[in-house]
Amino acid sequence: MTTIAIDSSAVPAWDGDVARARDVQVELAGRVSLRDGFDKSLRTIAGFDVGFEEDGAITRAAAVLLDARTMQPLESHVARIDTVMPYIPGLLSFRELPALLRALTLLGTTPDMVFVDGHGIAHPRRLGIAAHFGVATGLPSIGVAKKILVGTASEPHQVRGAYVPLRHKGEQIGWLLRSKPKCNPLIVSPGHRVAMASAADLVMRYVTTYRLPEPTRLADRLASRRDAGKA
DNA sequence: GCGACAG
DNA sequence: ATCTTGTCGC
Repeated sequence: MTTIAIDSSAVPAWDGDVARARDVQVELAGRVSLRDGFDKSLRTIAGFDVGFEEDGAITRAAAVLLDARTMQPLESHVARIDTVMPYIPGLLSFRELPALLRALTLLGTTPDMVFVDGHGIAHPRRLGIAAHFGVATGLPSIGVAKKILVGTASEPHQVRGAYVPLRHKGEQIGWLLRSKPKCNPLIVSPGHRVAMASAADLVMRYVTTYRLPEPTRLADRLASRRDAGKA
């Protein structure tokens, strides 16, 4: 088990107050660092994603630790908890973060960089689940989403690795990255301790022949119950 | 007021 | 996210 200090104050219990939750997001967004604050020579990275069981009553979070050099999975874990609240656009992290943090504690090694399925700062109040995850754990994080929540962008070229900025209210909040030709682009945004200029490159480093980068792709497979097994 | 809306 | 087989296109 890792001994990562999770900031409980950054993960308030859901009390049904939407307006209040949004205020909390604005405050937590103020703690996000958009400068590279990680070891240049990454040793281990991790992917996180969430799925549901029992008609949504159970939230299932998957955490996969990989060797940053070989991209080979070193550990895979699944955490199940009772679902805490329904899905509300813009408040995704309040619903899924508790399970993700539980999965994080199952890792035997603290990852140097975390990739979360969802947005980083590409969010109405700049606190998508990846950013929230970073602030709550202090770990460098990046958001890898499949669809835009807010903002507009042009179409990135069809070549693998092409990317264009995603903007919202006059500022850049992320990138549209063509990880694979003829596939819809990924929406990549910094979570915490990662610079905008580094985000797309960091994700592309772990893309092989699939649309999703290995960390998120493997976690996705574990989170959705269509998994073949372990090792 | 009318849509849009990560997973 | 989830319910679900085959099928069209590269």
